[in-house]
Amino acid sequence: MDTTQRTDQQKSADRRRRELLEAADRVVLRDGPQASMNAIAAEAGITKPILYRHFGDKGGLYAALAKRHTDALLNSLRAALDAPAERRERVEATLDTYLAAIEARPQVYRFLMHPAEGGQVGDQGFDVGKHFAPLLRRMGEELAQVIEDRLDLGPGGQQLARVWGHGIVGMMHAAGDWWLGERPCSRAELVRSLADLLWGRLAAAGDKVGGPGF
Amino acid sequence: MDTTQRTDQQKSADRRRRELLEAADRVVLRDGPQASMNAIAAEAGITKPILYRHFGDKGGLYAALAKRHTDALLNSLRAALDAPAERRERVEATLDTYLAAIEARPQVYRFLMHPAEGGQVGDQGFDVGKHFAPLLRRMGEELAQVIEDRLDLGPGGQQLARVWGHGIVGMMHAAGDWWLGERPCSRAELVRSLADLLWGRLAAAGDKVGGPGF
DNA sequence: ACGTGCGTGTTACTTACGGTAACACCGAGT
DNA sequence: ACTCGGTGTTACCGTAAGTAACACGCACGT
Repeated sequence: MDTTQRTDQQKSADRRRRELLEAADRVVLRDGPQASMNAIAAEAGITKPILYRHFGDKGGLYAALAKRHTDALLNSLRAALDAPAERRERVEATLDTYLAAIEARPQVYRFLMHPAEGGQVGDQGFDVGKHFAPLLRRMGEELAQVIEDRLDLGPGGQQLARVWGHGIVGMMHAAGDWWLGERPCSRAELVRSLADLLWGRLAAAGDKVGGPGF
Repeated sequence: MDTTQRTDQQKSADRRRRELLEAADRVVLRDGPQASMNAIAAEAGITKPILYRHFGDKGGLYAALAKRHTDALLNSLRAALDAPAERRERVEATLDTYLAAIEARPQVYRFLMHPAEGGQVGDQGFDVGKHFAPLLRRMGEELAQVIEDRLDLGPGGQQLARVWGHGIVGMMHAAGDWWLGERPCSRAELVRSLADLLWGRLAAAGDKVGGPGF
């Protein structure tokens, strides 16, 4: 019958797709975002056209791959954000979760942050702003939602929450990237410094002697 | 004579180099980071090998090009940061300067943020963290220096300043990128919201009724 | 049993780009 | 007149994305 037939095929295709994604994952884990379609196909034991049949183009494969990791990381972050503890404690736990993730698998992290690389055709048309990694955008939106749901920010709070969501995620991202490259301090210290920043220590700090403050 | 000869040649080469950079600038302004070496050479009225003689490889050209814009933007930011005004006013002026710049020339902005794209060979070796746009790193370092110089942060202040420098720049960057894509509010509102975030409104906000705060 | 689709796989190709080698012109110094 | 260094070219290589065309196998209706 048509329905069962379609279901069987669907299941088979889905399993195949997952296998291909896992192969792609291994290659990306080894080669970073430079992983070529040929290499991924070889790792999966097949050839290029099959990849293209499943994912359309490189962007499609990368999007599917990114979605897996992004979903996983976002789940961890949500858990940290939802834990029963004081606000500052939860903020620190969330920061630490993110930093631990990028520390544990830097190649995956690189891939997630710069998935758009290497495309010489087709990418021409998309407007500014879209070039941002989907991970950052999604994290920003989710955090914005949490902020809006839980904090009383008065009138205009919704918009404020969105700005803050993206801003805080960007802060975390940039600081994490820099930290990962230079390792100037421990993870815990970084978390604490960033939380201090969010907690208004910038505004509260006194001027240094000899000039006007920053 | 040898010296004058060398000087003449040097001047000629420098002028040529500047012409080439201006041509490259026009192409990047039109095509964004996807600008190809062929296109740039054509715009300059010459062919590829000349570009390679002047800049080594694509990375060299992009670095030279990025340096121009980065220097220009950093000068504007320094001016805003050094203006004689209250701390918050200067922070807002700096944020606004940055946002006005990326708003005015989005293609250049895109190019500056993702200069490493398109390289399929050679980029393999560089470690995590290096893939960050030089502009962000330089802004982060400069801001860190300003913070360290002007704010009294007590013991460990130097490290704190560096974390904050990169963190604040990342916040500005991410929020700006998101804002540029969605335009959810005016520039002034965005500036105000970000400054509020830096001024500790996150910590000061009350919980919403019905649940624990964020 | 036999063709007929259809999904799965392949080889071989095109196109585009970064980068380079080899050759051509041209003006200055001996 | 002859070389020499700088400027320019054409023509090529290697690699990677993406595609067209062909080949195998397996369930299906007749």
